Amino acid sequence: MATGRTHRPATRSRGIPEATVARLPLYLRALTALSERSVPTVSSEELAAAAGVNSAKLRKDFSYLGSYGTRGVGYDVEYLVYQISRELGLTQDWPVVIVGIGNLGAALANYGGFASRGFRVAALIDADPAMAGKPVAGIPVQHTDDLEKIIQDNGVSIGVIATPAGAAQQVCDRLVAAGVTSILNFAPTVLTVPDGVDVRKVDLSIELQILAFHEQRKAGEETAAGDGALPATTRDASADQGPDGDVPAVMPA
Amino acid sequence: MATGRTHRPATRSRGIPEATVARLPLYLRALTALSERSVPTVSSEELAAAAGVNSAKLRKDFSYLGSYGTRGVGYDVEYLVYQISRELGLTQDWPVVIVGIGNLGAALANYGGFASRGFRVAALIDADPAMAGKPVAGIPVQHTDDLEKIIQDNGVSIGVIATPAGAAQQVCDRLVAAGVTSILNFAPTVLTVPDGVDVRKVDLSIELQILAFHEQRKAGEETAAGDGALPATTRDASADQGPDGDVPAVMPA
DNA sequence: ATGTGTGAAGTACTTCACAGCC
DNA sequence: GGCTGTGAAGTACTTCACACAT
Repeated sequence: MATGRTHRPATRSRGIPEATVARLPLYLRALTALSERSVPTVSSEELAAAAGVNSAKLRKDFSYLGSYGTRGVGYDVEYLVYQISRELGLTQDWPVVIVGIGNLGAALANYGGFASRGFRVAALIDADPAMAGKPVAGIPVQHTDDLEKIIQDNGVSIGVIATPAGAAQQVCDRLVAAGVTSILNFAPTVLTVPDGVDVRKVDLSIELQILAFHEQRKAGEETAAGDGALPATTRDASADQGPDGDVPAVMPA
Repeated sequence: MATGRTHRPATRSRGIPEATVARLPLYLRALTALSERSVPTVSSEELAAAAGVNSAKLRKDFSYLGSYGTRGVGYDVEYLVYQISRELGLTQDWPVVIVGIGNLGAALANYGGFASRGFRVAALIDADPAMAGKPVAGIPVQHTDDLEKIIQDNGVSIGVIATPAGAAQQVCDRLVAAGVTSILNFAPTVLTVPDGVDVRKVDLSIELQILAFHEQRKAGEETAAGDGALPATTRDASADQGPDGDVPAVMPA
């Protein structure tokens, strides 16, 4: 049960729903595309279509940020880009370390979407001494031994774990001890972290299993409906999902 | 607006909440670990801790599957593994194709979690002729030209898109036309698909932006609370998030 | 006329709390 | 006595529908 808690009622009015936060990056991407095409304004209907949500949801989402639109007209693209970026904290620079430079770590290091959104890959870290010094995506890989120093020297608060499952908790503990307070975990393990540390998890095998569930269901329903008649479902893996309440406080041995 | 729809009320009793489905793989992983340690039974409390959720939620989740526990005792590990696997459709074999064999595609091809859960990488496909024939994770890469044939010959219904954003929609269209009905999309784009096709999206940059949002908020609250006092949040990226209702029906040019 | 902003209604998910079975 | 299974209560998110600003 730990400390009493109600998922942060917050100062009120600063209380942007988690589900909305999860969609802001989506809007931002759609807006950036419009901005690059020099589109000056956009309606909730158009932007919603581009982002893959419905317009009522989008308007409600934006209403949590403030009244940034103009009735009868729509939203100013540049202005919205700025407001959302600011709300997400992307107007500042976030140094990130990636731990575990296998195929996945390398893919992440090379991923362009990082740099373009206020994130900077400050360091790549791997446990394999043979990797040390090798450049990946133009950044030399450093050894795990120096993890703490790297975190502190670069003022890193966000860490990405792309190690094998067995190493993840240990890496996580060291990151947290060194001052990291947000972790993006690609290893298929449940990470245990102290209060105040945020963990987001991306698990490839889980995503596939969810697809398999729906796929199986489709096959079982192939009875009725001659032409394509099933409702489409377009979920994305980015969402709230578990305000949780109690962080696992157990050592899973 | 498309067809009327209420997010599939279904036959009733076959109506497992999406949020529950998203957690089943998590339980399955925890159970598999217990099974490997030959633990015969487990209580909702223990299993919930291992999976990182609270026990009431876990019990409610399991109640949608049926009454597979024993009051006063707990759950039989092997039996639960089987029931969840069956519910997720993992007792059958799912051939999967991965399109786009860059760093990420290679990482996915090498990812052990696939094979171990009923998924089989049936083929790797890339648009680069220079890649053709090269083995990645022991599987020779094939050229995009043969995509349709590969899908059909292998009876593939699940496709993974790991191409650059610009190619994703086109690849998606071809996959769907060839018979794929579930897509896991790693490209940072909103995919437009016909009704009946499931899309799940994994977007690294979105995950980081959500972390940045919370990170920023933490920094702003560093005023009160001397010792670690902030509520922990342990979300995972796998979740329901958007029953959506309306699939983007627009061509974003 | 057009399209935002938002109370109010509706839906989905979570947590509580306890009856019931082992 | 212990732990599951579940109605009932609580919370979070979505969608509707329309007043109101331009």
